[in-house]
Amino acid sequence: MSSHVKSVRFISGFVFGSVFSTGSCLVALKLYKHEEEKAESASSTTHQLIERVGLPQTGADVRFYFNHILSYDQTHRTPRWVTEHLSDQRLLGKADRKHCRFKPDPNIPELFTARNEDYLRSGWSRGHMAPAGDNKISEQAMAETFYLSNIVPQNYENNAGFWNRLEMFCRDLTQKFGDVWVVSGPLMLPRVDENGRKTVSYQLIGEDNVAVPTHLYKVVLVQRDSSEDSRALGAFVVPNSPIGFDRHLTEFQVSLSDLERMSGLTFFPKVEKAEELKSLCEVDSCQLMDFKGFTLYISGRKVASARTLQRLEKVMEELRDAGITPDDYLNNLHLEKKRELLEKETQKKT
DNA sequence: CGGTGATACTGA
DNA sequence: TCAGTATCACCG
Repeated sequence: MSSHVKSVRFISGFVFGSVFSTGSCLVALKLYKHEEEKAESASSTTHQLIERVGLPQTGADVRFYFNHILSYDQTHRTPRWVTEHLSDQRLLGKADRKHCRFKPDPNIPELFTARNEDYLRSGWSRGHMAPAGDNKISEQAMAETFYLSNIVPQNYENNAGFWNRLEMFCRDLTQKFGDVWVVSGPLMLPRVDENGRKTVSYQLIGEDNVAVPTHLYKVVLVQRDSSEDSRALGAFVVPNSPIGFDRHLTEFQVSLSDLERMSGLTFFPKVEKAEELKSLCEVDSCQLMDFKGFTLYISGRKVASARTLQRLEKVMEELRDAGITPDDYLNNLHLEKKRELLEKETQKKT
């Protein structure tokens, strides 16, 4: 840095010398010194500004948690980006979201943090960027994903549906690729009116004016083995609204540079020529769970967490009503749970 | 898996 | 007594 400054000074000195070469060298020297003094006094006042009052802060500092890293947006009261590294081993564990609660991030100044009241009855759900389901390895890691610094206002159906399946897809990628790196965050995209004018418009919720994103993005970088040639990348932009099972993930794929333009962010800066990497959806089907598979999976979770026989049978009945025949896995789960609950009831009576 | 909300409990 | 927290039932 100092060498750069020196070279700039040398050039300016050289220019001065040339211009005034017909005159006296002393004049040129004096002018040069004058410029230098000016520069020096300017840098001294700016230095003083920094020292005595300081520069404005954005609060965009990188924040580190057990299993995710984020940069917070103090204007929107949401993260601007959240990044995480997934691997098959790190996805294992017993941490349970039932023991977690959404809460303001204690590390963020109160003036800029979102609170649960902002989301309550707002019409928007609290959507994780780093998903809780990626953090079963540690109670602490999972608890930290419930900090509102990791949350954006998200459409209920989108959160429980398409975005949920996208997160499952990312977890599944660890079975096929050793390493999966993900960056997620909100977007405020402009709408274009009939005159071609672009306007950004988004809702604010609660007393803290938490910004509701128009879209969410997810960038997924995978690497199959130790060779960097085995890398592939996918960038996706998803509207913050319900998305049905008829839509394919590739419909929401964008180029990395397009997403970088939209978000103002540079993703994976240490990956050279990230833009030229193979597309994730060329080395993978990029197929999210279909309706049947998803419903079976959800039913499995409900069966596993059923506390009464009545509840258990209702889950199975609803599945039948949806026209889905339980597979062997679910049938076994059902029978096992039934036995467990029956035993619990007979024990209670005695 | 992703969520909400009602109610019971608990401690100053 | 009241606010914060834990537990439970329920929905997609």
